[in-house]
Amino acid sequence: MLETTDTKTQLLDCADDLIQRVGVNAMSYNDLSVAVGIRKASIHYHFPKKDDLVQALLARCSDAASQKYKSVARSDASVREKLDTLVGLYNSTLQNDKACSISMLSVEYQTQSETVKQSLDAAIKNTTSIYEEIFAQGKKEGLFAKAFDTHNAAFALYGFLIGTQILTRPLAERTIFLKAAKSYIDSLFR
Amino acid sequence: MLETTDTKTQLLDCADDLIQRVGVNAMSYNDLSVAVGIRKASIHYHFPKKDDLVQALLARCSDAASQKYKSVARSDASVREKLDTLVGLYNSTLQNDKACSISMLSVEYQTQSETVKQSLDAAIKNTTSIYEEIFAQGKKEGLFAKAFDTHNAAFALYGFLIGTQILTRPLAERTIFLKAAKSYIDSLFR
DNA sequence: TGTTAGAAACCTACTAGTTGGTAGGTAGGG
DNA sequence: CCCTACCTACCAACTAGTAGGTTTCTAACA
Repeated sequence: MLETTDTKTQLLDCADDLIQRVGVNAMSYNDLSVAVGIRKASIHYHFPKKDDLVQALLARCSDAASQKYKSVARSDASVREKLDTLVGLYNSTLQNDKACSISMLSVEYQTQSETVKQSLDAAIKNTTSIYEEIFAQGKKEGLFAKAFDTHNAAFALYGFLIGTQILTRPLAERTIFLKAAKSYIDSLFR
Repeated sequence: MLETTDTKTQLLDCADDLIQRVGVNAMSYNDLSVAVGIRKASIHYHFPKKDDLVQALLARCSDAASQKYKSVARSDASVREKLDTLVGLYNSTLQNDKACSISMLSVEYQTQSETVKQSLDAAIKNTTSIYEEIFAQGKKEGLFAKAFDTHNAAFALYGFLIGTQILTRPLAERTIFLKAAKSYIDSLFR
């Protein structure tokens, strides 16, 4: 029982990595089998259908993201620091040639099963509501220049982060992400 | 010589539509053949390789977008009106269950040919520079709350637009796009 | 004007490779 | 002994792409 990591987790790890790089539709069970070092058919033992894999992956990454974002939003840091930390998280995945799994799946939304679609909807709403906590704090502390609705502001930030991430990936000059983020966040404060 | 639309254009139209809905990798020559009403093999007459199709499509939509955005940026409207018009453009494609072709292609960037990659890079830079014109005008007129770099601000806006578009598509409640956009744009002005 | 050469735009019929998925067998540990 | 976790060996469906035949429009020409 001294296994490094159990196969199911390895599969999810590799699938997640592949999806963040090329998307769900470009990731095949064959790619996965090579990455994990297991025969293609054996993956079906753990995840009978590809949809099962995607569902499990989405559930896992949704939970992980939720936890990560909550720990940022509910820390004792300042609003500015919290937003900067969030930007840092997106920047590090970007610098690894990846993009947020949820945004990758959102793009390929129409090709997914009904279950995955619903989970995606929930995941987006969940993340938005966590980001909203940060804006609620900032609003309470009177830090912002405009009296915006916190929900709209949170969704706007979320969209901004995944959007600039997606647009930056094709560019050679990747420092633009952090610069744009600074520009965006600066404009929020009074 | 009273053809409605020539086949090559029809192919590009349908391919564009499909890509905006499901992405490049989920769009097949078979899907296209059904949509256009031509046999699958005949598509190869117009576009020998799928990559040829994507290249032609990207070139066309890049030009079209460039022209459209320029006409917005160089009109005699106010900065606020220009930004709102831009938001309106993205909103209308969103309400048709679509997303900007360039952002769809950017997500599937890693699976594309070197030529397409370069064109994408160019297209993103081009759009950014057009948006920058609007910010330059606003800066000159002293409309903004913060003294940001116009290039960073333009890229931020671009990322915001495609990002919120992607995030809104999976949601049933699609009015959030316009609300988030208003929230963002409001925060830019003094 | 009628004939014909040719090319443009399609077609049928095929290929090789890849996809997700299945059937059924096997090694090894509790 | 049986269950977990793999394996080999398949399959049908689909992928992009090719070969080669047919129609049809056009342009040249006697």
